Amino acid sequence: MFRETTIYDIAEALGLSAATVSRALKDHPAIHENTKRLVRKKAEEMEYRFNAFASNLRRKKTNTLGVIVPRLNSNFMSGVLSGMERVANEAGYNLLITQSLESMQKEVANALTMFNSRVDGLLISLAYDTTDYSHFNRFIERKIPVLFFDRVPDEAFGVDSVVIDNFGAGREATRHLLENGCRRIMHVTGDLKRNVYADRYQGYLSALEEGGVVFSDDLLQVKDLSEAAGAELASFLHEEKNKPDGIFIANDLCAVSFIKAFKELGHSIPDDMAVVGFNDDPVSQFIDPQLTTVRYSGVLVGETALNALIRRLDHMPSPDGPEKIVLPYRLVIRGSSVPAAGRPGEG
Amino acid sequence: MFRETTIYDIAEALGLSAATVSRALKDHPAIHENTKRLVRKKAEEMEYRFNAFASNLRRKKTNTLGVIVPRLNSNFMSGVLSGMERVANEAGYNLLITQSLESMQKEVANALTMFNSRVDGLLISLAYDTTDYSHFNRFIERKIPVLFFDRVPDEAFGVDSVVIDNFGAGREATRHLLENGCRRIMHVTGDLKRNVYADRYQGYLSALEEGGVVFSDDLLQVKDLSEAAGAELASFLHEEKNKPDGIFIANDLCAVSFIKAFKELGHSIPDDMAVVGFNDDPVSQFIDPQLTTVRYSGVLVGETALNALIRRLDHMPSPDGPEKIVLPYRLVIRGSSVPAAGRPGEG
DNA sequence: TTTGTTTTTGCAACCGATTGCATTAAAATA
DNA sequence: TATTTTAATGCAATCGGTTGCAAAAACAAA
Repeated sequence: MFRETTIYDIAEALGLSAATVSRALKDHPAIHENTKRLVRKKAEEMEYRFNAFASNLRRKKTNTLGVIVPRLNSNFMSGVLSGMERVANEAGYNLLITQSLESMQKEVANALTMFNSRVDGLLISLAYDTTDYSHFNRFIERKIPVLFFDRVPDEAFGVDSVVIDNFGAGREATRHLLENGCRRIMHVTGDLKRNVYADRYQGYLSALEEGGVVFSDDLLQVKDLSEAAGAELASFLHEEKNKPDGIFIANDLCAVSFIKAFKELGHSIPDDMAVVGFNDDPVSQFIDPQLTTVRYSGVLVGETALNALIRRLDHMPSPDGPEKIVLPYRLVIRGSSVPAAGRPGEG
Repeated sequence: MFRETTIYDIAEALGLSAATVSRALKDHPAIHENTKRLVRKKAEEMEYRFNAFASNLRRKKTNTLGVIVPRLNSNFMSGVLSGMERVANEAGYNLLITQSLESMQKEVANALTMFNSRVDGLLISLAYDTTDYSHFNRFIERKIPVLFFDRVPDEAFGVDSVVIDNFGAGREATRHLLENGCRRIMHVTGDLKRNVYADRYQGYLSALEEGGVVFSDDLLQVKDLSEAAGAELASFLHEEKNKPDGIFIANDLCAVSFIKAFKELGHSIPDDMAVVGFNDDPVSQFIDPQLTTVRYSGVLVGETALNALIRRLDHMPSPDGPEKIVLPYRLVIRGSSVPAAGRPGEG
């Protein structure tokens, strides 16, 4: 029967002890260079394969990081994971990835799995309906670093986080509509319990205020931001007498779906209504007119989050309180908000 | 200092042996029901947490499956992973996910990582330029099940695989163009070394032949199927005298990019040229006209692949040769291939 | 009560790398 | 040459479940 080579086999073959072999393979300073060379050569020769379990068991470290995301299948999230995977791979960490499918219940279960898998650290973007964060307490109690990204808990929860400047982005998107002559600007967004939506909304309000435009409740529409929601919105606004002249939708898919449906109902974009989305999904470039939207890099979010977590692993607990990293965004102006004439070229 | 509860602690607390506790927790039939109940209760009480490493070390199993994909950030692939994750999670497996970034070199490195992580099984979709499969040999030698999905090696390599019926899909797409009056049909595809492209191409040829249309080399365009490639194709065909009247592009992104650019050059779709894509990415519904394309479910591919791998884990080596599972596709007919008048509603 | 069965439980040896401490070998100093 | 210092290596316990086999306990049959 086939048997894997162990450090004992190498030790025996070289007339050394397992301890020396172990140290040699880990480049321990107390081992002579010649010995290291010998050990490495023999290890190769004998097709030695490191046994992570034995090591994990002994060291009580797993070299594995857990990731919980709401869904794997979104453009943004696949970018995030791509970025995380690259950094993790380079740093010698493995990634254990699960999805909560936007359900807090599943998120709790996933957190437990991660806990039992003894991940060295945890990265989370919260599910749509997560209101309580106690399922992360056991990590915090055990001093396992936890970092939230994109969809993060209230500031009060006091954890490390990586987000984009949703407030700034919401404000700039709204300012842009104001600058292009819109006076009655609707905002369509998701559950305001989630920071990403709350912050964009606050940015929107801030821009309205600085533009001297009065906000009224009927300008805020809280939806699920699905494709269907965009279509519904179109028929709703089609019936509406007092239509907005601009609309800021917190998600591209919903925005393009709205544009498509609203056009089909005989309206013109951007002349009848200017539209700004959020995400810069590929689809935003193929709708006609192309969608003005907020671009932010999923890959960058992923890379940044993972790097931040690795730094924290080395400095636990945090010497100076939770770290909050805010990443930049960029408003990409396209035809859905500006008539062809007055539009700058896309950069 | 904090110390985790072990089965020894539970054993001591109950005046039992660790062996009994271990068996009780795993619901071993030789253990009395009452004892099991007691053990479970005490385990809960003492906040016992199973140590997978100790278990893995002893059992030489990891309960982890490796996944290597070309890129994480594509619509199809995120669906695949989503499906895999769900099934794996339910079956008690963890997923170790890496991306080759379309490079064989990285794919080899990833395979080695998986090997050293001692995954119980491996799922791969090949990188664009993988020509040699020897990096999977060490798995096969060690009887670690390997399953390919979507982008698979030549049949000759003799491994389990999960694919969609690319041949059938290519044939049906081409038939559809023929039925709608196209006589000169171009095919734009990727590297023909990859089965997905080779099979679609064969399907295309088969449909041409059965339709009595002669194929000529200039009708085949091998590209990288990027967004840029679509735009280039548009300007190329714009200049071309003897234009095709239909075009079957093996990827949606490239197809919509082509449509957009070709329209901007003053041509009309589908009247001047009918277009069929492949994938049914979200973008295909938002281009105007909407894109006729081949829909196949990434989620289903992922679920099927993972289920097949789990079955193989239980029956290794395969009792009756490699298994090849072919999943269905569906041609979704939209405006890019059929003028509005003669088009059925979308189902 | 004795013997034979069947259930339950325990013993103890794994699995393989790590690491504090002791020891030996080598080099430097007296 | 003897002694101290420094560099290399080894010893042996440890991490925590698992499992073949033996032993004990419980039960049934004679």
